[in-house]
Amino acid sequence: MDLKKKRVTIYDIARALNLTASTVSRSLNNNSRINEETRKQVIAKAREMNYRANSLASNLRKGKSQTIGIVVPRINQSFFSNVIAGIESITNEKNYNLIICQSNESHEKEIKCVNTLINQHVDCIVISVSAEGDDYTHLQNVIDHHIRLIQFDRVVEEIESLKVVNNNEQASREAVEHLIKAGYKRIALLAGPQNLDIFRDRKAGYLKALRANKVPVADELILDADSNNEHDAELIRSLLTLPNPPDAVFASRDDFLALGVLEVANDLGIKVPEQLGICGYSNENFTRITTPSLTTIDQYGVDMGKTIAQTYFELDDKNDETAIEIKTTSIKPKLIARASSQRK
Amino acid sequence: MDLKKKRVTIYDIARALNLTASTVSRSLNNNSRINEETRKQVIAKAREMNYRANSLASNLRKGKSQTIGIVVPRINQSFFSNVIAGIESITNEKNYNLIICQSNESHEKEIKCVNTLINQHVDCIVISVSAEGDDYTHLQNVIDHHIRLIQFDRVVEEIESLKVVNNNEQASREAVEHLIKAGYKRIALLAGPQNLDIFRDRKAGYLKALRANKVPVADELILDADSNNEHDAELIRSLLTLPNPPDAVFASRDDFLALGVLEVANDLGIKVPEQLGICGYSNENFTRITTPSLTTIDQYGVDMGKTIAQTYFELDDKNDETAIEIKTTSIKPKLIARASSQRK
DNA sequence: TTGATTTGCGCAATCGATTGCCAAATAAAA
DNA sequence: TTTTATTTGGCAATCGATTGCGCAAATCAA
Repeated sequence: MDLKKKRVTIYDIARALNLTASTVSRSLNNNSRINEETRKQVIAKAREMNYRANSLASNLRKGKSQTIGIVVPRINQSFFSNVIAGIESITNEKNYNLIICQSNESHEKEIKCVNTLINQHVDCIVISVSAEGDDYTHLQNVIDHHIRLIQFDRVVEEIESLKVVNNNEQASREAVEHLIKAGYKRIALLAGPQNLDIFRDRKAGYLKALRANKVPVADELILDADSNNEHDAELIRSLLTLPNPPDAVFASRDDFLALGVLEVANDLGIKVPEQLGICGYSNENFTRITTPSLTTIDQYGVDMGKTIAQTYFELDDKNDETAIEIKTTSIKPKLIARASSQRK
Repeated sequence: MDLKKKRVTIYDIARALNLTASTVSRSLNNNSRINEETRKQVIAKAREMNYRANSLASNLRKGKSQTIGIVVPRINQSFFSNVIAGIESITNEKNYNLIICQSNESHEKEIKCVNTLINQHVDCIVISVSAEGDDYTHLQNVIDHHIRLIQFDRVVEEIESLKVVNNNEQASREAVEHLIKAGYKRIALLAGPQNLDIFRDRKAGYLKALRANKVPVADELILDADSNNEHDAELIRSLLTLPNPPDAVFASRDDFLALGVLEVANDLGIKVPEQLGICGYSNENFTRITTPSLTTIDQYGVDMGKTIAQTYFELDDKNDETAIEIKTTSIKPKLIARASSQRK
């Protein structure tokens, strides 16, 4: 009675209507020259039989998948989930599918994700690289396999691809100048892993701000944090317990680091913002609600996502194979000044 | 010079080695009976030619894709991203791929996601339904297309599938009893959309706790919040400004709602926890760091994800087609008692 | 009425990998 | 030496949808 091990195919529909698969296919894709009457019958029958197109077959034949793959370090960081939401808002209209992967900041996992996406024949790979690793042949591979590559936020300069980035240097400079204006004199920098250029740029912005304002640069106030949060507490503690401690910290890696600073300061009985100013990075939703609320930098993740998707579709429209596009789009982040950096 | 419009296939490798595609395929899948020497040559040549398997073709032929599709309301809610992380930790080892989709709490989008996944021939769909909507034929469709369905957290009872849930009722009951023990007398309930059974269960737990402890139930203290946060503030304000206001609130929808309560209370000059106790739900990471920190309930998202994946693989091992598995696994959430519910 | 178009749909190849079955070649057993 | 196994690898069909080509009928133009 129930032999439905197999799914309904266009052949089944064709058989039921005494047509061929060609006609069914053409009817369903409502293009080509098919009699309107026939088309209606096919569509009705397809619905009746609960037909579902097999995208595997279709994509195999067409050589494209209407699918974009996204690789991010962590989907639960608000910046990345915002970017994804931004991309989605555009791709939804165009009926593109999204495959989301997370590398968990692991280079190995990142490579695995990228390879999977290549094998799946996605039309485009959107990636923000993990903090680990310095070999990027997997990215070159994407290009070699004629899959469009769009890097965002954490980009690898050497790889020639479309890039959508924040102007990290300028934002950082503004953040530090904000601290200076608030009256802080010894401003420390907690930097992110320096193999990523976003973190190098932020450091550069910090240095420029100090120099431009004739604030002396103190090497002992510049520390690199690694990409996971495990050692944050020690690092922060070592900074805040210096003989001559800083009176402000720019936690340029991210807000989680800034939060750590706040917690350690509380622990040590250091008053924020009176004795210590704090500025984080990325406007995580919790920054609004700590006590005191945290000054941070908003990266406009949603806008960035939209820009990424739009960039892809622009390219796709004029499928100008010849021109290798390596445009870089830069978005200016915005300083969100809150209580943690404003002395009363 | 550069004709590489096309990707390398097993046929290209076969040609280069004077073999057939069959042999190449078998070598690459290192099973079957192929001479070790031949296999090595094939693998070497494949690497040399930068060959990538076409999963579309492979999956089409095999009729399965080693892929699991996940549909959640929002990937950036910590509970859901934890579940995803949990699933990933298991599927990674097994070399399964994950396709993550978010419904944004929209029923329509959810249907679209599910259909896409069906068309992609994923082996399994893991879903937590959106708050909107009450028609679930799209879920029945999954089953009808012989794709394994696993519902979690927010499940639809009528749909016969595997289910992995939290014991919401018990956890809620414990939370409310905790509030009672802390000395709160008029405990309000801010419930989630009552078309979802998780929210009904939480309400049931609340009521049971009150009755078991002989605390009178006051209808004006029970309000339903909808799924997006937009109207939270008004709702909360209306609650806290009642002639006879509550002295505690169980924000059972989620921690964002609890946070809202905290903010409105601050605004109205109501002291937490002295004048008002608060308990949220889901242990968002910010709950630890508000002032005061928020009492909440941890749902063990990561464990839940692991359970989901394990459930799938167990089923997959004994591919017992005949038995329709409709087991429900229940996980007990844990009350995290923090400052917001403990009077000094 | 005849030739030229247009319309509607079928034929068959194709996308790339997998796999049941079969055929050599070689080894082992009789 | 013949028979039987075993190993290795080729042949060809298959998964389901798409599409260039072509043919026949219908429509139009002359």
